[in-house]
Amino acid sequence: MSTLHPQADADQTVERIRAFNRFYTALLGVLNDGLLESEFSLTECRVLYELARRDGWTAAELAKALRVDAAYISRIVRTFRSRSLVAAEPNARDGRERILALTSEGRAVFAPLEQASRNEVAALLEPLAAPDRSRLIRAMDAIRSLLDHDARGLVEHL
Amino acid sequence: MSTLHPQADADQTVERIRAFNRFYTALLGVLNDGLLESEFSLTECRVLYELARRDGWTAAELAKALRVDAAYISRIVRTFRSRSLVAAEPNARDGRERILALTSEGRAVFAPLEQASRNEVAALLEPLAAPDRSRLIRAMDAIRSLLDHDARGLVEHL
DNA sequence: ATAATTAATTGACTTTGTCATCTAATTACC
DNA sequence: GGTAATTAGATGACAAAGTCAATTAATTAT
Repeated sequence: MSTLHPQADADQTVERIRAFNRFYTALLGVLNDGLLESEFSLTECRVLYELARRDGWTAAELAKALRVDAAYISRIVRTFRSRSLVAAEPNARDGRERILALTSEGRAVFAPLEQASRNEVAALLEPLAAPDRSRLIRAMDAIRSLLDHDARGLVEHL
Repeated sequence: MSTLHPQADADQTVERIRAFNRFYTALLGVLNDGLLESEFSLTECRVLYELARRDGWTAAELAKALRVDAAYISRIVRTFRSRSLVAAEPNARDGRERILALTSEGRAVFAPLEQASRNEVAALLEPLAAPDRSRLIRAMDAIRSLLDHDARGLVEHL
């Protein structure tokens, strides 16, 4: 019977997704709280995180992937370089670009933040038995596969 | 066989959840982009949103529910009041509190933002046929029911 | 009554993010 | 080749967003 009112169905679907988005925004806020107690801002943590995941980023790529202003990325990279957390090598193929990489010092500084982030997620998971954990992962995979057409291009690096 | 290595399983689960969190952070960023082009900041939009959903909020409740500094909420409410978007009535039962409510002008100003937010979600959904939409909603419900024990207290107003 | 707590506000401040502009390098086009 | 447009990155100047400590007034606890 609900298919007799497709527009109403669509509206309900939209509202339920928005409710989930509010829920998940709040959850991400909780999970990020730990990071905010570190010496780095959330955006700085995200930059470190991406650099830890793979080398070879340029500032422009980071700006695009993280949806952060290029000027701001430039400043973040500068402070990281001044602290020797990040190294920047000019790209031989394109002299405008500088290839960024975490130094071993950068990795050392980032490691405990990474561990803290893992621990927060582990705590979230702690009350769930194995079958529920599987259900959770399956649900997340489902959402990702259903939505990543839209998101592709924005998050192709993930 | 994987159960022979429960710790490795748990680590994998944590990493997959973190990957989903990055994915969803990026998606929420895209969805919030429209709002950022409005005359309000994201936090202001969130305040308007909560006030539109129900009357009777106090500033302290908003601060707690949205995890925003009370001083900052106070300033936001002040600017909204100066624009007659929000009314604040002293609570008869507790003279320290002020009960907040959107004015009809506030509702009028907020309505197009709300519509823009709905449209963004609708666009996300657009490529999905009805069965996929159902799958998406079910997956979101699953996540919420699996995780909201942890989140309860933070998002009980949702 | 007095002390402790709580809601809200404000001044002062820091952090975070944005915008316009600049230089240098690259690419596109004739 | 030579010129024009484009792109990466950097920087000054600035605006927006958020934080902290202190204050006032009302309430609750003892």
